[in-house]
Amino acid sequence: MGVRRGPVPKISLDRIVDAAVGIARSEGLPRVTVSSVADEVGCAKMALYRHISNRGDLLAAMIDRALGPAPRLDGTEQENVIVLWDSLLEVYERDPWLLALPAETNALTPHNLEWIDAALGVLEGCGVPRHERLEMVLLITENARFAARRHHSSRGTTSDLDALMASAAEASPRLPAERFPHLAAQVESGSGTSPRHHDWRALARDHVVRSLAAYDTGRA
Amino acid sequence: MGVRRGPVPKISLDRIVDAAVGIARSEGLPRVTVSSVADEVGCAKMALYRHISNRGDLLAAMIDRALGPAPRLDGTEQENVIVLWDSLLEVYERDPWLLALPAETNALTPHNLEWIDAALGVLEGCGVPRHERLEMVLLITENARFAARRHHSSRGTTSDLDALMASAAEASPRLPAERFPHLAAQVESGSGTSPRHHDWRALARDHVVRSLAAYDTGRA
DNA sequence: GGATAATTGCGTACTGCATACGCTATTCTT
DNA sequence: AAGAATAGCGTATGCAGTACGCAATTATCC
Repeated sequence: MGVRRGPVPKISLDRIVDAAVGIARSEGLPRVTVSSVADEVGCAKMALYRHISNRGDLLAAMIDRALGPAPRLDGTEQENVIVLWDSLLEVYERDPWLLALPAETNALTPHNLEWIDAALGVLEGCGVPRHERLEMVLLITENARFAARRHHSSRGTTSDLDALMASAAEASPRLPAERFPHLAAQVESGSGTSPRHHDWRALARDHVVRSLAAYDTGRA
Repeated sequence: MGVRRGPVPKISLDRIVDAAVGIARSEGLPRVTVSSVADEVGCAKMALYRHISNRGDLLAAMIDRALGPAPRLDGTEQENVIVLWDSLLEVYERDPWLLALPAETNALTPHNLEWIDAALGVLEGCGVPRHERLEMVLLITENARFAARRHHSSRGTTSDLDALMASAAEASPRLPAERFPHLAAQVESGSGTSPRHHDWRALARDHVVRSLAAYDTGRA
């Protein structure tokens, strides 16, 4: 019953997802179209629909591929939080096109469930009450995603806000001090800038670490 | 020099944005197309392009409209954080279509700058060092956005993860306990569920409050 | 006051994208 | 050998965004 009738498949879902992720990595998510993926795979575009039901399906499969298996978490509770967060950041830095997704939905794909499960295990040892754990996992996920987005946009030309804060020449005409006093002060003090000298990622990570520490001290 | 040549404009950018936001509110963001907006305004679609340069422009204007002016923040430092966060949540609950946006970019629109400026003022009184303030503002923004997304998706049929956690009948076949031990335990204890009994929004808000409290105690 | 320049609304047309439908060839089942 | 199921794919449809240019309208300039 495991035997399949019909011609032997020339293309597989794996190859399709490979090609799609490859395009996303090299040319960005908008260039991942059914046609371009078919070209990359080397078949007609309608051939893809034997393996995916629609474009959304392909995106979900791509997300799962980009996520990969959850990391091993066999250290201290506090260490595990760090490792988890760092691993998540690595995912987003390896596949920045993930950041272009609306992220409105949690894909519920196998690897994603694996990550969530691992994260739940970590929080179990952090003093987070049961009914808050799942929500905290999503908060941590979102935080890492945010850090990745900030880091990514501050490198490219996409960084509108950082560009504004970076140079007073840019900012002065657009940020009248009487209307935006704090922003203007921020620019003047040069505190909004120096994206090279400071790593925003550590800042975001410390944010969740602080929040979790409150749980731990409350318990101990 | 303020006098304009040519026929008096029958449609204005304001009316276009009004129509677009109206459609987004009643039918969702995907239904906001150049054609549908033109229909709502009552003109041909190409007429819109005299007032917007492209669809992205329209979206940016819509975001600014949905944001509205920043709230008054004239309470205690801790109160102000709460008010700011709640106001932001209100924005997202009034215009949930904002959550469907990729959010990859900070629009740098007038109202957005206003909100950022107000938030910077709040953090100034919270003991957050200068160079971390802007980043913290973005973290808070993202947190409120997350809370709104969770709250919104847990109400609609979109809630895939919540639906999975809600009923053991749904979860058992998809969550083998040997592969996802913590998730399975979560379902069994019924802690993942009860979205009616618990308000995730307060949880997310407390998350940032805890993080900020660490700054304040460090100072005092 | 007539020519001119600027500006608006809009009709036409083109491109790219996702995908429904059905045909053909291939392979297993009976 | 006949039939059923399956893979690849060619054709065609509908929708979305938008470049381009024309005609009408209004202010400006000689």
